[in-house]
This record gives sequence, C-alpha cells and structure tokens, in this order.
Amino acid sequence: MKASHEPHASETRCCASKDLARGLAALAHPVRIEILRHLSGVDACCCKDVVGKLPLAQSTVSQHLKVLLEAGLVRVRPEGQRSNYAVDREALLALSGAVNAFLSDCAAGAAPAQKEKI
Amino acid sequence: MKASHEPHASETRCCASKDLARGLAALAHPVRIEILRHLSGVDACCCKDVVGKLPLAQSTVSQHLKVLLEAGLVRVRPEGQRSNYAVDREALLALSGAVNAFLSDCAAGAAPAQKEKI
DNA sequence: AGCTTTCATCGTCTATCGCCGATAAACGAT
DNA sequence: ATCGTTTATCGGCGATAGACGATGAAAGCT
Repeated sequence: MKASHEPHASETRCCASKDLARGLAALAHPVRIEILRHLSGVDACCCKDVVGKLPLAQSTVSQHLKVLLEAGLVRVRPEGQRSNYAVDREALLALSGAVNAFLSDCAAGAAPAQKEKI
Repeated sequence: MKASHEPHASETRCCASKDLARGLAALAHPVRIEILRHLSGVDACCCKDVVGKLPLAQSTVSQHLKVLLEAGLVRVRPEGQRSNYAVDREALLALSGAVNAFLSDCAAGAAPAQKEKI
C-alpha cells in the first residue's frame, strides 16, 4: 500500500495498527469464532471433528484452521494420519490483552503516540 | 448462509458468534484502527481532519468512518457544514469486554454453551 | 447572488474472501 | 500391495471489500 510514499506522521504506529488488524482479522469471522469455541472445549481435536460440527465442507474448515494457525491462535500437532489442533491459550490471552489495551486507551482518550495537533 | 438448513447443534450460539464477528470486522482494518486512534486523542474532529492525517482520499476516509459508525464504535454530530466524529467510549469498552470475555473463556477452556460430545 | 468548503454517495475497478469439489499426499489397516 | 481414512492444497466461482474520482447536497463566506 505505498509504504514508502510519505511519512504521514505515522510510521511505527502504522505497523502496530497493521499487526493488531491482522490478529483481529483472523478472529473476525463467525465460523472461526465457532471453531475456537469448539477447540477450547476439548483438549485437542482433529479437523474431521470440527467438520462434524459445522455445516461446511472439509476443505473450507481446513482453510479456516489454516488462517487461525497462521495468526498463531491455534497450534497443531500431527499425530499419525490426523492433525490435532488446539487453541494456543497464551496467544489468545496475548491478543485479548492487546485488544483490551488498545480499546481501553481509546476509550480513555489516551491515544498512543499521538496528541499533537488537534 | 442457509440459515434454515440444519440445526447443527448451534443456533443461539451462532448468532453470538456473528455479532462478535461483526464488531471485530469493523475493527479489523489498519486504517480504521488509525482513525480510532486519532479520534480518541481529540474531543471530536471532522472528516477533513482525519483525511489530513492519512494518505487516503476523502471518499475513502468517509467510507471507513461510515463502517465505524454502523458498528456503533463512533458517533457523529453534524455541526454546520461539517460532521463531528467522536469515539463512543462506552461502545469501545463494551466491545473490549465482549472480546475479553470470549478470549478469556476460550483460553480458560470454558467454551460457552458447549462441552457435550468428545 | 455567487463562491468555497465540507461531506456523503455513486459508479467503477481490482484484489481478496469464503465456499466448494476434486485431487494428491500421508498414514493405518487388511 | 491395496484399501480406507484424514488432511492439505489447487482451481474456480460468486460475493464482498477497499480504493479512487466525480458528482451533488448542505452550509458558510464575500
């Protein structure tokens, strides 16, 4: 997105926004929220199990799991012919903390690294 | 999305997921995060001000503001020829609470309204 | 009255998302 | 060695998101 174009009074801040947005984007889908819910209720389960609980094709579920995986919100452990997925509880807490920090700061009017011109 | 198709062991829960996803989707964009940051730092400011801080066209910023508005994260007060936007601090805190509750529950393994089979 | 400023909306374009079926790869079992 | 099971990935399709410029409406200014 034209990164080196104009340092529009935002350079380091922009990266933080993009990181946060990336994490949120992984979460911002009803199916992925459902999947996280399912995964959190069990120790670990394979893709097939998740497919059994959702009205979606296996390939679709696999892709959603991949998104969650790449966002670092779940972990996978290949066990035999199946892949055991589990929520990364630390990552969830970290994301929760990041979202909380951002939203609370915004709500408090303490915009990070700002407050210069009106 | 084929709502009345098969009550796949999720009916009320699905709505909650969709609501949460909707709120998160509004937040899951770097530009909108930046806008929220800007708005939180000032009491209220108009679209033009936001445009001045971002390398984007006025129409684009206006649309992002509309998304935030429809998600209830910001409020607008038309004042003369300009629109004064301000963060809805209560809404931000509410969303923060919802995200926090969901992620914390997931991290704690307490998936809401689940825990049956497997 | 004109002119400027500010904003919202429309239409368009491109890129990405979300879904699917089909297929291949990896593994276990017979 | 040959199945059956599970998973990941590919290609395609429709829908949506995100960006832009252009336009029009509303409000202020001279």
